[in-house]
Amino acid sequence: MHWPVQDTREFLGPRVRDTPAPRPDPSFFRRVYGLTRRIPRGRVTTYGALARALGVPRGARTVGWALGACPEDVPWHRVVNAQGGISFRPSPGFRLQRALLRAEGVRFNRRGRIDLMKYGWKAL
DNA sequence: AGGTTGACTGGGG
DNA sequence: TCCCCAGCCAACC
Repeated sequence: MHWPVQDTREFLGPRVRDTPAPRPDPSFFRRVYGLTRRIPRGRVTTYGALARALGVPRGARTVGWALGACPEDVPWHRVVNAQGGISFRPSPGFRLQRALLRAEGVRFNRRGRIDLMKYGWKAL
């Protein structure tokens, strides 16, 4: 589990006060990548769930934006919308995501939705 | 410093 | 169930 550490002083003690910027919190984007990398093969999670797990309950859109610029090793395809669907409009990206998920054994129903009760992954 | 921009969401009609 | 709309949030100009 990742926590947004608002005040590192709580852990580092008072002398931190005059220390420049003790280990600046990872940017929100990086935290999104870190958590996304932990989604197991064949499972998915949602933009909103990631945002909540990162302590930003309404940050779903930001998560989507972050994934749009993610590094190679981030399994971005394992993140879908709250309805269990792919958020891309019909496009190469849409088909790529669907193909990658299918390759991992994730099934889509008639309406192109994934059963989140079955494939959904909850951040530890 | 402040407006813009999304791979979002939940609620209402 | 489908569509529309108004919040929302952080990185980028």
